[in-house]
Amino acid sequence: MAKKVDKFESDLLRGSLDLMVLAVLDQEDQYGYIIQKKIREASGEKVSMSAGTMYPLLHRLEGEKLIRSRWDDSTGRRRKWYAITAAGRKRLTKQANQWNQYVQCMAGLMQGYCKPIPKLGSN
Amino acid sequence: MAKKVDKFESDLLRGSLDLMVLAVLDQEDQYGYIIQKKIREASGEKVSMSAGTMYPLLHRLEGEKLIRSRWDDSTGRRRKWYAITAAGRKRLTKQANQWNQYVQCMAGLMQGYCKPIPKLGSN
DNA sequence: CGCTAATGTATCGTCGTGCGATATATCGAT
DNA sequence: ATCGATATATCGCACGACGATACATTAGCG
Repeated sequence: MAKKVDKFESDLLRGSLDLMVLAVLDQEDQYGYIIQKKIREASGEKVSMSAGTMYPLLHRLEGEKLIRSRWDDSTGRRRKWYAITAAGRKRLTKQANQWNQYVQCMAGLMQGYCKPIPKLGSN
Repeated sequence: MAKKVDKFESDLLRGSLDLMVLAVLDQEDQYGYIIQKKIREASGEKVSMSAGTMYPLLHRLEGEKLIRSRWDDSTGRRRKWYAITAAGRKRLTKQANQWNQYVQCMAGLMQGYCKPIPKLGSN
């Protein structure tokens, strides 16, 4: 039987899924299905957004002008490519910063329950 | 004019407020108003749960048998003291572990956007 | 050829929870 | 007396993650 990996609780994801998507799109333009896949794989299957999460999220980000889309019908498969905007990059930086602050804040509050975190590449 | 500290977005808090409350109660028994205050102060005013968040949260945790309560009417002020249960400690450990994993996972996904985190006291 | 699985996007209703508003009561300070 | 701090409680709203469902195309397989 295949090893089943526990997913993170959905409440944990709230407020950081946007961040992940923006980060993926900051690297290169992509379409929804691949973004979803990339995040799932990069997280070791622990963050696997359903389509019902992914697409509304993309629509929301587009509504906020943080990303913009373009249909590609040149292949048989209908694909909607997304690209991050200047506003999106700005937001990404801001949110990432906010996230870092929150992590540090939690670490302080949790004292003995937060184990030391391995060093990560700098900004 | 007083320096106004930006609070963390409420979506960021989802899934970790429970954790904070359990951590506070793991240190010593407390009542709601103080728990709220402790978290607010320890976070540098950046996590200030409203009463409308705090009390339902405590009731929920009690419903899950993670904490238990006792009224104290000996003073003029009606106070409901909470204590963490064995199940609560178990949950605390589990959730804290989950949180740490999530932070590391995010760090991996975010690559260049997560700055190195200062070393924290070990478990 | 027919079947199934993977690819690809979309929307709907449900559920949980953080929040502001509101209510109520006591106490100390002015 | 009046006001702010202390102390708990509940209500309705907003918002997003989720499973279910729908639909279309393509590839692989027997």
